[in-house]
Amino acid sequence: MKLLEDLNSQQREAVTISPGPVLVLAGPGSGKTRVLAHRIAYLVDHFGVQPREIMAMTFTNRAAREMAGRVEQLLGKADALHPVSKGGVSLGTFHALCARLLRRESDLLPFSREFVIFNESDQHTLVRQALKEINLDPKQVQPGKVHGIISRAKNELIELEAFEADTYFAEIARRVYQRYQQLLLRNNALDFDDLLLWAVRLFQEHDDLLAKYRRRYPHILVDEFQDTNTAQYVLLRLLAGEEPDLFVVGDPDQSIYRWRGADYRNVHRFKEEYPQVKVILLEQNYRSTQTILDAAMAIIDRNLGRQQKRLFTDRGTGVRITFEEAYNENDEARLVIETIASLTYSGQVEPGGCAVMYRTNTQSRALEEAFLKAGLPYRLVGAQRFYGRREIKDLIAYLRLIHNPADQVGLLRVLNTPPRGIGAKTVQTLLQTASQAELDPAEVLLDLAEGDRSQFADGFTHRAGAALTGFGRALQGWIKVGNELPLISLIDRVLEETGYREYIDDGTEEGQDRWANILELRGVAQEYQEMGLTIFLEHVALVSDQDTLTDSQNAPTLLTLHAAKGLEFPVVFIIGLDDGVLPHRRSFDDPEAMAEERRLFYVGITRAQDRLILLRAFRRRQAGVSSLSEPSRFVEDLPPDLVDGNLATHQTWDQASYQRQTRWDKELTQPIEARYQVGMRVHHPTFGEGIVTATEIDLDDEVVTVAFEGDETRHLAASLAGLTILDE
DNA sequence: ATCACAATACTTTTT
DNA sequence: GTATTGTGAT
Repeated sequence: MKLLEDLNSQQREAVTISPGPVLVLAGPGSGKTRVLAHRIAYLVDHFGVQPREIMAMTFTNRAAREMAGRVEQLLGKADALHPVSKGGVSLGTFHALCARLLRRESDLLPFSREFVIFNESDQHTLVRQALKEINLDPKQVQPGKVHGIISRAKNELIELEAFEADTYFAEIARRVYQRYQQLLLRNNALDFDDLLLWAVRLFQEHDDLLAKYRRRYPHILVDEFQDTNTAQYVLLRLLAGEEPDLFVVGDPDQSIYRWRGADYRNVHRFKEEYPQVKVILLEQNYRSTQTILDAAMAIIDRNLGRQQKRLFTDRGTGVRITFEEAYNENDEARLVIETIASLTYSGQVEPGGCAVMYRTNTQSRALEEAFLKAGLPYRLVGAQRFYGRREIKDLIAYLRLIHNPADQVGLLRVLNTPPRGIGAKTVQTLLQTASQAELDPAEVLLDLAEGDRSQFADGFTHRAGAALTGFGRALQGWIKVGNELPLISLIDRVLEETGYREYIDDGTEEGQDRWANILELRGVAQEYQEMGLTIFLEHVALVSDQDTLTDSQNAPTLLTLHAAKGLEFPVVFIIGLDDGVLPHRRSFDDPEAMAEERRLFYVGITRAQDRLILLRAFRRRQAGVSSLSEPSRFVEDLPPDLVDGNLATHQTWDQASYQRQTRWDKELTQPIEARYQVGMRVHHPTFGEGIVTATEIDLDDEVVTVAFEGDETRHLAASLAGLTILDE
């Protein structure tokens, strides 16, 4: 059968096993995603299962997309992220699937179908508000910490009544928990944990509904099972019932989300609760050289209480791993770029085959700067920072408010953004008026928009009333057209009527960047035209790992070690191998956390197919202060015979191209002459044609600013960018 | 009362 | 590099 070609015997066994509880323990690079996709196809093809009877859960949208693509290829149809429609396979993240479920069944729940999903900063705002309401200073009690405790409780399905407060801080958390949940409901909002929690509750409290879904989805598959938390596990158990076809795939050594409530002991629990489970091991690695696998095993073997695995490959020994120490994080970034350049010039790898991994997001800064300075493109995974930008949050807050006027957090964000004469005092009065009338603040605004007929007009000073009424009218208008107007038109109308561009784009470079971000979000919205506001907002809330934002095709990828799970690259850099960074200092005093840091390093190592380059910096700037650091304690666990202490690639570099292509190793030289002029047409190998809009001599190089076709403006170092002058 | 700017403190990992 | 808070000018 065609489906089974190219599978080894272990993989084939997993794919063809008869339905029932199955646990696939898969090592890194063993083709588990493939096995999952083939299993889905085999269920349909061989066991006669309808695709619509299959539900497959992943942890990231990326994994869902990838699996959808594979299944589609094998089967000709897969309806990713659309759990209950069109007859395809229901495929998506736990959170996305739950969000859809809750919207469908909202009649049974204490919030409406239009609920919004609060992101981290909204959650913090709410905790802050709750703290204030119980007369605690958000400055003395960190909102993030309190929310962490609440979040953990929710992931453990510990509801308020069962929340035990055995310390002072826990008692604070308990009180905040109570207020926080009330506030969420009042905002008609859910946080990430709620999506799972309410789904579990829904099934626990409505047997008929559970029975319906069990009938509807007799076949369930789960990827990255080691990263399920209690809520997810219970949800799976509920859906699966006592004699399920439940096919789970995981690797306890790659469990890296303990801090988020993930519990790899769910693997053991699964075995105990389903004694008839069939366990299949996938041991052969198809990804990495033996050198890389040996290094990975040396690292992970130090963790206690795990089942030892032998990772093997027939890919051969491969080249040695390199480890080098840079002076500081800028020097580290420089080394990354130089190494990528040299490997690329010598034809060993495409730029797009390289990935740079780090422990914390802040480490991407130095890298980005270096890439920008060198005029080289890169792909940054983790749109988090994009969606964290002020202007993006503003626009999303507007849309959320239109979709769900109960969203107070969104309202308070945009009420006076751009400034429209609604200050702190007026906001205060508005909130008071609303709470006295037992209405949402937005309802008061909408009432004010009615003009003379408004019952609230007298409550405000003339000026404040006018400002609020003005905003109320605008909001009223948007809500009215919100469902009819295409998404883009709605966005344009909001931007237009608020004068947002004038507010944000003050002509400075920063202002232009911010406006460009707005346009980028507008571009994302364009893809959601038909699906509408609800789906768009859900996407924005649940998709933070999407990498479509920087679309340079053949460029190195920058990502955290966490984001790297499930990916592979010919060349992998792991930077910041300093004690305190990896392992992170916050994990030092907790052995379980240290074990997880080690697994994180293991995950990073096993992403590499051919070449692994480890870097660290002697001096590192953190939180604004520069301090010295020691090499990571993990480094000494690497077998010395697999590692070159000095980056061996240095010696194979072609000196001529190296010097032409890099500038950092040279001393300051005398100023050079400008070769470019404003107005010139130029061509860039990656960005295409453009016009020079500015040029400046910086040290020994010329920095050219070019506006490329397609509205992209770049600062490029002339000596590196490879620009050709087309005409002057 | 509102707004612009400065000063301040914090920054692990993510759905 | 951001969110919150404080200050003085309007």
